[in-house]
Amino acid sequence: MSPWVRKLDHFAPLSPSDRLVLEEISTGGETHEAGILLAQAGDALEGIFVVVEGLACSFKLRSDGARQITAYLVPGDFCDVDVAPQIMDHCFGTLSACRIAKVSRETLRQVKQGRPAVAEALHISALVDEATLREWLMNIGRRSAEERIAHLFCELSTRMQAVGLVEDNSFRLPLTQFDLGDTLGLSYVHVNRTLQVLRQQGLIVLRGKTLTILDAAGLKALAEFNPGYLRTGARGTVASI
Amino acid sequence: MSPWVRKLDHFAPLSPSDRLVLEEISTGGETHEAGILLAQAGDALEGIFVVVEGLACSFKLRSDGARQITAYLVPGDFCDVDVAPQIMDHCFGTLSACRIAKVSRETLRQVKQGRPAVAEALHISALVDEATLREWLMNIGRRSAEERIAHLFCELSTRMQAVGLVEDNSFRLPLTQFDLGDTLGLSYVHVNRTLQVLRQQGLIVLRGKTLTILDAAGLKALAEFNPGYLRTGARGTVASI
DNA sequence: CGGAACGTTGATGTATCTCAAGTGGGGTGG
DNA sequence: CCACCCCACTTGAGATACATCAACGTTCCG
Repeated sequence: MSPWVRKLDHFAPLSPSDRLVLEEISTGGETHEAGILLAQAGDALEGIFVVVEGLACSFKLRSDGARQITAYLVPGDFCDVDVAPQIMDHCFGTLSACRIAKVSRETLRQVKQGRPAVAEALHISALVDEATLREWLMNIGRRSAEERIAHLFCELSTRMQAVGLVEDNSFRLPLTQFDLGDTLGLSYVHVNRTLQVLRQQGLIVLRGKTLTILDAAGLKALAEFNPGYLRTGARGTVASI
Repeated sequence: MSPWVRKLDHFAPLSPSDRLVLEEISTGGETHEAGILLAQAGDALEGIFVVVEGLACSFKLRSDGARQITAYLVPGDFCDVDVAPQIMDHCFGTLSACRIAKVSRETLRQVKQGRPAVAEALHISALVDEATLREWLMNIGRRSAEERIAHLFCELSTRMQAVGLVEDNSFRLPLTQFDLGDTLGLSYVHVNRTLQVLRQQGLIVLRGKTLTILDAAGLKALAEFNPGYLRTGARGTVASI
């Protein structure tokens, strides 16, 4: 099962034919190198981008070039737009080499219309994206550098686990420290130093674009991480404070 | 026309009967004092809260009591939940005295089903909320204290204007400096000092819970504010970078 | 082998925080 | 009508987390 179908099926139980149709409309996809801009602010998109492989992100830019990454897209995630005319307020691009499928607005509309379970799954997916934005806001606004990084790593670990990309507490994290800084509102130098602290505490190993979480409990505690907002657990699981 | 209907009608053109129905289901509402918690993380909500009068907010809390406000709700805005079981990942409460209408999930479902224009307007509203979250993330992550406050004031001014609550470049802003700090990821002391700088520059007057923007162009320039993401302009207006 | 991109380290600067002590205004009770 | 109180606002001094600048190390790849 592709990560996209797997994710949506988790949000709302899909029928075999739902799954088949979703697989069909998202097969193939183009491969892109790292650092490619796929859509930028001001564009009017004609569909959605589904990330099949790799890591993508959406971000905003300031006039001086400063970048704020506003979301990571791991396999199964998509950059959603299905209102015409949707005007992008942010940019979308790849962080690593990616395979990305495009689903046209019209195809999506038809599938949603005929398949309520798919429509609901897409809707929940949007709610999760929004909850994630709130969590990131909290992260940048009210946590220290150490806590921010810890929280981000907990989130990514949970999301990667949900699509089966974690092995031995490790997963590929094809980000530069520069990218992490632009995600967390920190300078890359400070990211570097803070990563060293996390390593010294025996919480993580980050080498060669692979992140290993040595002490998941410790990392969660440091970040006050509660995965409820991601809805990767059992359906309807309560997101407690 | 109530602010809610006014706002939705702007997002998608509603028929007279659409408007009538929306007015009906959101009439009345209860009044609440400032600082009331209406829903908290973990709750399973049964509908949506529509703010008719006053200023409300959603926020998240840390275990040490630190608060991050994640959204302001001005008249016409609503705290949306229409998936069962929706589990709140954040809290919702009043900042000033408010009048707030509750619309049940079932009522909303029926209206959306029979009235596609309403459904589309609600959808666009959700997209705007998400774009606003991204903008706030950018604000906290990549702007200085001065720029953050300026940007927030520009946004609020635009939103208040859209619902007709701005007169002579002034509107009620029933926030404490403490609230502003919790919104912008700043301490209230620093908010205080930064406000003084903005006043000295002749950009704003903020006295007695009323904000007057003296130099809108200057404030916008300082904040690099572009109102496109709010979609308060002509329908389909391009949100350029 | 050379270069580019990324990571690391040190020194220094500064935006912002924290603590602590006022000040001011708007209600309330006497 | 005054005294008081509470809450928000203001101000100062000192601490610190993080940014910036600049150099150097490392890895990878052509």
